[in-house]
Amino acid sequence: MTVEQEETRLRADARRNRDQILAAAKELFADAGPDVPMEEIARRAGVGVGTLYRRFPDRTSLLREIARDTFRSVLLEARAAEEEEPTAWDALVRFLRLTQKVKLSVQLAMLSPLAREVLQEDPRTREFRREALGILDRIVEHAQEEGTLRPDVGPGDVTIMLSLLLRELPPRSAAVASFATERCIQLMLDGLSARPGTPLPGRAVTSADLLME
Amino acid sequence: MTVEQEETRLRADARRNRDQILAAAKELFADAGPDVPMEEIARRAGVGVGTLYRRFPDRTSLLREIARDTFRSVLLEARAAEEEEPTAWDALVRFLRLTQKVKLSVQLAMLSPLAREVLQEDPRTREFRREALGILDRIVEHAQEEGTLRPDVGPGDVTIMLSLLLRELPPRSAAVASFATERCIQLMLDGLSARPGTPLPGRAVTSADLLME
Amino acid sequence: MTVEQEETRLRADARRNRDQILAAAKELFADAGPDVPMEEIARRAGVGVGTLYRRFPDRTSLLREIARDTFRSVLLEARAAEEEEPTAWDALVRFLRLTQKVKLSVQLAMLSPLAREVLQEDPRTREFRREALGILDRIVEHAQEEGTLRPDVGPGDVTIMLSLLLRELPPRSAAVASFATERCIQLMLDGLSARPGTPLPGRAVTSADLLME
Amino acid sequence: MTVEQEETRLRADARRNRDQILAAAKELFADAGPDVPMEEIARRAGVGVGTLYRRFPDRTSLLREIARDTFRSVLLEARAAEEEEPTAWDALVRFLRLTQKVKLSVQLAMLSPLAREVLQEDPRTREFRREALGILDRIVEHAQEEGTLRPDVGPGDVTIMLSLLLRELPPRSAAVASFATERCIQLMLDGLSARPGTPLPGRAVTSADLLME
DNA sequence: CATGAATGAGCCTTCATTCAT
DNA sequence: TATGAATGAAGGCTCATTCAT
Repeated sequence: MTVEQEETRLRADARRNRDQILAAAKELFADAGPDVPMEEIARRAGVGVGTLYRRFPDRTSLLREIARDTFRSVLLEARAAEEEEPTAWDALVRFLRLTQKVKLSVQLAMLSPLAREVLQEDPRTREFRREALGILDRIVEHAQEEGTLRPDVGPGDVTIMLSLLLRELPPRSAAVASFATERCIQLMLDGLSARPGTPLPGRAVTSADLLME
Repeated sequence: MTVEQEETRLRADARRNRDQILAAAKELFADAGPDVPMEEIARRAGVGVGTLYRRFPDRTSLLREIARDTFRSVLLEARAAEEEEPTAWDALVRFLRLTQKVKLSVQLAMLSPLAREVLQEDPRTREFRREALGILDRIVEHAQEEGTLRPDVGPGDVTIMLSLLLRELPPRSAAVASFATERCIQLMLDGLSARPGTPLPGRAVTSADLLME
Repeated sequence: MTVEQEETRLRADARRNRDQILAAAKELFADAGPDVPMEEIARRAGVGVGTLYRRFPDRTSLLREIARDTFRSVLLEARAAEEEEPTAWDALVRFLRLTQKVKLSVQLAMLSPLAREVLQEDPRTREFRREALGILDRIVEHAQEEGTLRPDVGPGDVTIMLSLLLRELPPRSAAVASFATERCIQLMLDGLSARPGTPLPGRAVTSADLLME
Repeated sequence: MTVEQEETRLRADARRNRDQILAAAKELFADAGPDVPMEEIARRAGVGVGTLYRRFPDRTSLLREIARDTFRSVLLEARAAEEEEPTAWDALVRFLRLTQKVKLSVQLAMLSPLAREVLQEDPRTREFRREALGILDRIVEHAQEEGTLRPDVGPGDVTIMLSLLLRELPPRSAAVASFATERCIQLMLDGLSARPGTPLPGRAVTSADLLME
């Protein structure tokens, strides 16, 4: 089963309910934290609690599915970035920008100890992340060959900066937030670009460093 | 009452209880999230729940006190950075590095919606933050006058990068963590430094943009 | 409609469903108590819950049908015992032994308050029981005329001992169980037999004493 | 710690609550089965659910404690019977009568699969039962030496009859129940007494046969 | 008709908070 | 004043029953 074709067989209405539940959960987890009453999620999804529990036997499995969704879409985008962008640097830029799309659900994922555990334990999520890191490895290598990415960083360094962008930024006003994030990304890219800069301490962080977890 | 001399008058043993409770709460909030049972906090602190409640009438007041502690120390450090560092750039670097000291408790503070609200509502916390932002304003201005900080960023931009550093980085081995953060900070500083870089979109983010909240 | 010809008209497959459901319910009630989820019963019977509910509108009607089944077969056996056995004592012995055949389903019947109520309320079950008691009345009377049953017991006394045998004996190895029950029955029969024994307190218990309920 | 002095240290009011809860649970388990809502038990005991749960962390522990209570009192009575009665036969009679005192709570114990499991698993309950069986072993041996108990029964046979008496008898009317049980016991005793009787099938059931479980 | 999805009432359990000791 | 027992509201979860497919 490939990434693209999961969870296909469900009666049409059941499928719809499932999607509504996931959407509701994402919103509410983001708004109200990982402890939102299941009942509230159900209500927002327009279904009864029973239905929610039929589809997701407990809070954990809901978190897990959201994590999968998120990492799945990251992976898909990563693949696209690698294939479609003309230069490795462009792919890297797209990779960093991608964070804004998935910000919401990953933010949640880091929140509660429960969620963190789910993230660590779920094999499919690990697999998605592993593959995405593999793609990043190649992009970083190519960008350094191109001479666009500073040679003293590793894919792990990039991933860390990227993961910082996954969190919600402080500015509350929507007007500010809209360009502040973009500026922040640009500042990071300037820091990463191959220009005379301050030498970095330690050694390049690799993907393996992050997977050791 | 100045920042330095709060909470002074308490009988010695009461004072000790209070400190133990705060320490226990910080640890547990960090380990187990902001929902740890009050009873567990009391147990870790070696007191009965009753005592805990005598000192902190509810969970909110516990969170509030931790938030104050955190921001108070940020402010103290910020003052020191401004006064002690030879250049504004050095002060800025110190400011960014400072994040690592307070990471833990601020991380908590962002976690739960309850905590977030406390952070917004508590006047003293707001005051600490406001004053710290004032200091940052001056540092940024001076660093730009020095020609060390790129001229197209504002204090808000710096604060945003700084706040990103406050979050926990993705979990990894302690060995890697020890230098990865430092590299990350350095990359950000390189992005912020006055060198030919990519023009930033939008306009400089100000302190006011962040205080609007 | 006589005892023998109930529930005859049903399409063959419907009939089969019905029987499978009853069989599944008996097994599960015995294994897991009277609270087994209806869904589990349906699963064991190999049908959907919907089908189960079509046949038995609620849990009560399922219990009721099992109770009827049980008492119907008790009654049939009682008639056979009275007709076929050469002496009233033999009929009595057979009556007592009969308990082992119906033990399982009656045990269930005594278990839950709900089941107990069903047992009391269902007119057909009551009718079966009443008729069985009538037969026992005659057997007891004849056995006393024969001089084989001690004269100071009544049909109610016999029924009580009989009903004790309906319960599951304390759990033990199958090997022991196989003869222990038989020994127990024999000891009871020796207690009931017309031999010099200890006078019994009170008065003989009648069938009417038991039907008062 | 001996049987007599368990569970002594509790604040006076806590102790009272505990006892009330146990009493309420016994009544309700008997009246309404082993599934009575915990809340109802709490209400009957005159405490809040929270208190109930503080004392008995789950339904299982409540069942367990009742089982212990029951078997503890059986053991105490068994000891007394052995010591105080002039003949072994008298001790045996007292043993059988004893069942009526503990009927209620043991009846419950056999009811639900959950309760049955508790009964099997709890080491203290097993210990009480084991010791009681040891006493019965001696009583049976002595009664056979006296020539009062028929020689072909074993302690296991006696235990089985005894355990039958632990269940609720069918007669609903209190008036009948009051002497019916006594008659039933007497009939059993007559079956057990050393008089010419029918030979029993199989072999004598021992205590070991029952403990094998 | 059979199926199994949806519903929601109800019970279990936890924990913030209060209060007697 | 410190303690920890008691309370009860609130959320998790299950399952009987209904109903759309």
